Amino acid sequence: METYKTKQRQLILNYLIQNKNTHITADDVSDHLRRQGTSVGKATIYRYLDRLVAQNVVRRFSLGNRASACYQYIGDDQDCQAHYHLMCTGCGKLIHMECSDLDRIFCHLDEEHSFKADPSKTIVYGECRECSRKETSKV
Amino acid sequence: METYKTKQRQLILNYLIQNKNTHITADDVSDHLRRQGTSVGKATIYRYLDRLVAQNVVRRFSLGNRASACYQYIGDDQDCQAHYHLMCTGCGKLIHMECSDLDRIFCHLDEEHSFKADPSKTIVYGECRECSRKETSKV
DNA sequence: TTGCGTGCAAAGGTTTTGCATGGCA
DNA sequence: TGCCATGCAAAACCTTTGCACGCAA
Repeated sequence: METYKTKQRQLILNYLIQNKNTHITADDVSDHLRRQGTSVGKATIYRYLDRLVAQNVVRRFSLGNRASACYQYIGDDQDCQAHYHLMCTGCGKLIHMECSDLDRIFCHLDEEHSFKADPSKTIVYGECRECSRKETSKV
Repeated sequence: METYKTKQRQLILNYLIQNKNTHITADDVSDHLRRQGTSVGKATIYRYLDRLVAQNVVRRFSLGNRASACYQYIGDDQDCQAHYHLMCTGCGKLIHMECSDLDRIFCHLDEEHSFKADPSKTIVYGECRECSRKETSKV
């Protein structure tokens, strides 16, 4: 099975790389390309995203809620494996965080509890600063 | 808003309790009840599961893959609020764990990152000892 | 009797698939 | 030229919703 280089794939990959700091959905890609005047069929987007996930170039994850799947470019950069996600149950904001203390905890789980935690699949739920402030003043 | 006790809800809850060691999908519930000759409408199953999740009796989560949402009974067991949950993506086992190091991490998130993490809503995904052993020997 | 719960069918949204056509190598 | 990739539309899925009827309290 070979792989061809096409205009559509270039466009999709570019957008993923531009947004390597966030998650985007298949729809985001579709919308962006349409607005840019370079529409690509949804089926193509899904098919290519699948392929990129299989190649470990892109990460796929579904957030806890009912929304659609998100994708994020990680490239071959192994460091990118190491960031964590906090989701605010108040406002729904997703916070991306790098934190060596969390790194340490995940190692701890492995060493002391024999559990290989996978940060890319884990989301810590809670309340962000703004929401817990609101909450407090309300009560 | 009151809550009625109905035959359907009994059946659903029973099945959840029987399977408290794994996660099951809405479809699993539906299939089981149909095979048992006590079919319950899918809409009812979804509606009741939602309610149980809101009541913190059942936990809902979507695994990284494309499958449908999973549910697992956790009961009114208040202890469950105070400990952490690890879910094995290999075998689906839910591991309940107490760990002061994790306590510390959650405090750290609060103090250093102003994020009030909620252990009762958070599930750490990864691979348990048995599954990662299998994984290693396979490769 | 009151109003919540149920079932059915339809709607909603995301993702996949079949098939003819287009385009890279 | 030989395949792989694309686009469209339809299908497949999972989940939610509207509505009339049933049933617990």
